[in-house]
Amino acid sequence: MTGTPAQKDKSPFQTAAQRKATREAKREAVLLAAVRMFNERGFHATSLDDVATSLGVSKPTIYHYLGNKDQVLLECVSIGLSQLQDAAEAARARPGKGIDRLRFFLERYAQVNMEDFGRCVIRTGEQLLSPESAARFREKKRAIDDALRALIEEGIADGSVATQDPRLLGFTLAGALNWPARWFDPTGPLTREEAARRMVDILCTGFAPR
Amino acid sequence: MTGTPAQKDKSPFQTAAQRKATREAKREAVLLAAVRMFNERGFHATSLDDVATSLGVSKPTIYHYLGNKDQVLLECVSIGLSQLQDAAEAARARPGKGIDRLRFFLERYAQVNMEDFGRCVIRTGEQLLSPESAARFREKKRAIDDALRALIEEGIADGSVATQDPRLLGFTLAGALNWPARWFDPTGPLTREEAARRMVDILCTGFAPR
DNA sequence: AATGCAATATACCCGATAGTAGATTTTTTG
DNA sequence: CAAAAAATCTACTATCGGGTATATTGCATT
Repeated sequence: MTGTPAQKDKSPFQTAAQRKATREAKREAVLLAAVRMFNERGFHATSLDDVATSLGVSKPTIYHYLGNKDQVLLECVSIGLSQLQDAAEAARARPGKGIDRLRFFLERYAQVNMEDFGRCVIRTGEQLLSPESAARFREKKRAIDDALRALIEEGIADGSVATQDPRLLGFTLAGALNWPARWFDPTGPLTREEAARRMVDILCTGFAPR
Repeated sequence: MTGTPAQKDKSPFQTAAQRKATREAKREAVLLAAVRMFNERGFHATSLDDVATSLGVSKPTIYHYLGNKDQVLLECVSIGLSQLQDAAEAARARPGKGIDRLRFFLERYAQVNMEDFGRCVIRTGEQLLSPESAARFREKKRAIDDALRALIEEGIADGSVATQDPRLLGFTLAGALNWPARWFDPTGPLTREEAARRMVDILCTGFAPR
C-alpha cells in the first residue's frame, strides 16, 4: 500500500472545498472582530486598522475579504437581521394561538438583540451607511417589522391579543426588546433566555395588577 | 421730561442684562441647530462648519459660544436630561397612587424623547463623548433611571404596581418609551401626547386580553 | 519546473474636519 | 472721542483614517 497517506485532514494541502471554507471562516472572523469593536467603541471610533490589528493582520487583508468599511457594516447588520428573520419564520411555522406564536417570536427577538450582530442592528443608525446600503438596511428592517405586525394581527384575529392600535403595539414591543442591545450584560445576573422571558412576560401582562 | 426715550426695548443699545440674554439666546440657537443636525445626520456626519453655515455664521463663532464639539454635544444631551429630570420631579410631587405618578412620569418621559433634545439623549452613544463628558452623561442618565425605579418601588409598596422584578420592569418601560426617538414622526397621524398616552396604556395593561 | 492565483504586507495618497491664529468690525464705556 | 471689550471673519494647520498601488511569498495545477 504505497499511496494512502497517514494524515487524514491535518495535511497542509487543502482541497478546493477546504480552501473555500477557510476563506469563508476568515471572512467571518473579520466580521466578528469588527462587530464587536463597533458595538464597544462605536463605528466611527473603530478604524479598519484597529480591526486588522486585533486579528494580527494588516488593513489590506480586510479589503481582500470585504470591499470597504461600508460593506463590513452592512454585512454585520445583515447577519443580525437574518437572525431576526429566522426567528420570524420559526414563529410563523409554529402551531398554537396567535399570542403564543407572538411570544415565541418576541423572546427570540430579544435574545438576538443581546448578541453581537443583533446589537449592531440596533445600534447602527442609517446615517452610518452609504445611501445604497442604508436602503437595503431599511428594507430588511421593514420586513421584520411587517412580520411582527402580521403576528399581532393574527393574534387579534383569533382573539388572543388585545390592542387598539396594532402599529403602536408593534413599536412599543420592538422598542422594549431592542433596548437590551444597550444595557444587557451577559456577565450579569440573568441569562439572555431568562431576561428575554421576563421582559416578554412584563409586556404581555402589563404592570397594573390584574 | 427730557430724558425718557420713546423706544421701549427696540433700542439698539442694550442693558447689561439684555446683552447677557442675547448672548444666551445665540448660544441656544447654536445648540438647537446642532441638535437637529445631529439627530438627522448623525454626530460624526455633522461638522461644526455645517452647523455654522446653517445659522449663517462661520465656525469660529461657534467656538466663541461653546468650547468644542464635545461640549456642544454634552450641552445638548444635558438639556434633554434636565427635561427628563423635571418630569421626574413633577411626578414625584404629585398626589395619588404610585401607578398614577408612574404613568404621569412615563408619559412625559416619552414626550421628551420625541423632541429635539430628548431624541439626542437616546441617540447619543457614550462613545461619542470624551471620557470626562461621557462620565457626566452616564451620571445624569443614572439619576433618571433611579427616579424611575423609585416610582416603581412606590407603586409596589402601595399595591398599585405589580411586578416580579422592578429593575427589569424599569428597563422594559424605558426601552419602549425611548424608541420613539427613532421612529416618531411629528407630521404623522398622532400627536406626541396621544402617542405617549397610548404607549403607556399598552405598557400598563399588556397585550394579553384581561 | 513553470506559470498563475490567493494571501498578505509596506508604504503611500488624499480628503475631511476639528481646532486655532490673527485680523477686523462693532459695541460699550470712561 | 478714545480705549477696551465683544463678536465675528478669513485663512491656516494638523491629524486621522479610508482607501490604493505595488511588492512579496508560497501553494497549486499542469
